[in-house]
Amino acid sequence: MRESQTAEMRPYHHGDLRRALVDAARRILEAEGPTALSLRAVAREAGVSPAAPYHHFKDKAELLDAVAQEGWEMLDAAMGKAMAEAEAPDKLTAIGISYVCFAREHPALYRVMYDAARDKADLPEEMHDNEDSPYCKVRDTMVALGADPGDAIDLELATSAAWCAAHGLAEMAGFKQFDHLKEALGGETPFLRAIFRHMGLSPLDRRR
Amino acid sequence: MRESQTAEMRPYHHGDLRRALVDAARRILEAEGPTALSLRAVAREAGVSPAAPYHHFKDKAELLDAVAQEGWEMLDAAMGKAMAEAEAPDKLTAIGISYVCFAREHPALYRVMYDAARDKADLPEEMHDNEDSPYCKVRDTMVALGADPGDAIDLELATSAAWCAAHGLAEMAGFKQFDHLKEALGGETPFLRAIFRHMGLSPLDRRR
DNA sequence: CAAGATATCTTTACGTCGTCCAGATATCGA
DNA sequence: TCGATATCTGGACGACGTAAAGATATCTTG
Repeated sequence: MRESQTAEMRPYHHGDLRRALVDAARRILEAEGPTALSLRAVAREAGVSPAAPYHHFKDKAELLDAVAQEGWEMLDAAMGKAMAEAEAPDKLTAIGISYVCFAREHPALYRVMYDAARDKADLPEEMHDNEDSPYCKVRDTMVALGADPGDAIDLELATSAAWCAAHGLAEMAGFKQFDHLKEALGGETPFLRAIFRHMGLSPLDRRR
Repeated sequence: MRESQTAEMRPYHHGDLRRALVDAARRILEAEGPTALSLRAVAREAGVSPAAPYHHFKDKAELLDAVAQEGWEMLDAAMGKAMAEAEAPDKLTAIGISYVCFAREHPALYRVMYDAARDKADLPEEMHDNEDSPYCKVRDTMVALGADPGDAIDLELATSAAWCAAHGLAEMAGFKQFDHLKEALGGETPFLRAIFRHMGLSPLDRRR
């Protein structure tokens, strides 16, 4: 429970500047958006000189990577909570909604996460490749709900399709063009649920 | 048929600098990516001073808006071509594939397009609101393929879902994580087709 | 056609940014 | 204890977005 850092009373070397920098970056991101997130602003917010971050991160991109990683962990937690709480018939939709809601509640952070991933054309393995990653958990949920685990390719396609659908929805749900649909359906969550119903989220819902 | 601009022989006022700036921006975008796209670099490429663009655009964002708008027009054309050529059973999938292929062939431009749109939370109306916009044409195609035009909300949901699906796929198809699926399915286009099959692109494919 | 009004472009300048380097200072290992 | 090492500061460099003032070409109007 470290208390806030007003650059007052810096005892020795600051303790854990790396931690403080990531926190500062997150604070700036939520308060002022991605355009205000400069390395110098982060250093300023943490109460150190503009060059100090370079002893903890190779460059700005590496700092953003650290911020993004915390974002992925938060997203993992949000999806895990939804997986634990949701019940069978709408389980996959509930997971998808938890995904989109996270992105909508932390738009700047979500943007940093995907910008970093896209630059490397690589999703973090704790999200996609690890055995307990959200990707694998969604895939296993699909099997638990009746998807055929024999056709491995098809199962991966279904999981990937669900992920792409959630991402696309997360990025587009904020556009004005959907306002009247949200209103007609009685709020953002019903809107998301209705859209997901058109996206074949569950293989159980699929034709053929 | 204006020949290339090597800053040589500038007759009077340059003729049409606005046009030249947008072209220069597009050239930089395709050759060096979005990070290299600075206002100064655009001016340099067009052979004018760093301040010259300010007589044609309020600021950098407005230049990017102009670039983005040309991108939307190109996307419109690509989708229109697919709509004209594709035949009934896979028509919607073919349109979706044309969308994703455009994004994959012009990744930097596609990024500029959506960055600009997201900043305003507004899709360009020539894409979504106009009567002959791709959105409306996709919607009408759905009706032509058998969707119920009576349930207006549901029809809009289906169209929006298709759009979100295409966008999500466009943004994610480049990730390494999908390489083995593309390989297993014999290329990028079969991969896209297979994924779309899981995304309920057409209301005709839908359950219930 | 002359001459002022206007549009276009250049020059210069300011503040901010990412990053590097040389020094200062604090911690740690022998 | 003292040298090695890690951490932080200060100052500097070039690139950026943008504004202001001056130059130059076109347009308008008499």
